[in-house]
Amino acid sequence: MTNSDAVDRIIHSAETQCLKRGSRLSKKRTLILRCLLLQEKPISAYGLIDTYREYFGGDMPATSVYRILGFLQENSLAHKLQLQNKYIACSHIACDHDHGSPQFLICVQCKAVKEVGNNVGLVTEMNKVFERSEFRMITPQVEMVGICDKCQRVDSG
Amino acid sequence: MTNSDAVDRIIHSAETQCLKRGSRLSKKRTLILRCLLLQEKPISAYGLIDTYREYFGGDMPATSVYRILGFLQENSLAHKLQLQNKYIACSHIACDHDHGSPQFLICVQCKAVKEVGNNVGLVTEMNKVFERSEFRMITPQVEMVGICDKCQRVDSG
DNA sequence: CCAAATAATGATACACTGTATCAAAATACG
DNA sequence: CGTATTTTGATACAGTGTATCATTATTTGG
Repeated sequence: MTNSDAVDRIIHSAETQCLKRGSRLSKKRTLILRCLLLQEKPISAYGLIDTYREYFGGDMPATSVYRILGFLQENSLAHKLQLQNKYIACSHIACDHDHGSPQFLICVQCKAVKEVGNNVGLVTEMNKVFERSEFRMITPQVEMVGICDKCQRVDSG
Repeated sequence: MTNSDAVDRIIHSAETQCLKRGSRLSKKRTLILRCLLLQEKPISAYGLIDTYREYFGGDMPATSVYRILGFLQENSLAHKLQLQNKYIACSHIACDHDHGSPQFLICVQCKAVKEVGNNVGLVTEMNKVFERSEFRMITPQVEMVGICDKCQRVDSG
């Protein structure tokens, strides 16, 4: 969840990036991105339809949502979490540095997701595993399941 | 793909393991496991229905397939590849040693999958990533996308 | 500015993945 | 053997995603 001012700033940054890339962040794409940014947790495509209706009124067809999610992913503005079939806004839109391939930690209990930067040590070890198996790594993108700080406390308390 | 004799041996080993665990590898469960073992690549649940019909004749309902897949996973005889919604037989059924959590390499092109053992260095680095983010690792199970040896050659040649 | 071309969105239909529920059959067990 | 438990089947349905074609916006060249 990002507060409204911050969302505006991120949207603006996203527009700039799209301009630079020669792609267009249309009105509808902006609204879906806004829906994503306002979530605390990953959300499904159909969840986005509901959220869109709540925030902005009107129905967005599923096909449009999927297309827009595709666009956002191509432009590194959103990611799909394959382990959950859900989507989140990229947490680095407003960062000016290039942040490489996304790596995610997923809480098995509350489903919270944390996008972490490229961890050099991890990437190195992933590379080794690939090489030992005669595979070649093409992206260090990875999703790892664990349990978050908050849920750990609740469980043990 | 495993040849028929080897499959028989693996099935026997699976029966032994189930016995040890107090679970039952019923006839139908055996047949689905056999279908999995005869595949070269991961297969979808509905793909298994077709395969089952080809090999053994008769229709197995989807509900049964999913239930049996659940059983096989609980008993570490099969794994679900979350990135593809497909299933494979565990490649270590006939090994007597405990092989820990599965780690998979997936070829982005031909979709071949290699199950690799627990790589100590990788697990260590995963642990570090979790700790830095105040998550706790609960399983080093992970799926990593790359490109296999064969597809590399084809691409470059 | 207008018209044609391009891009984006909508509508409809459908395929694939998976689950819930209850009924029937098979197996275990006293 | 008969009852209890486990396993499987049948039916219905929810969730995820794509294909196709129509419609609406937007850009671009004259």
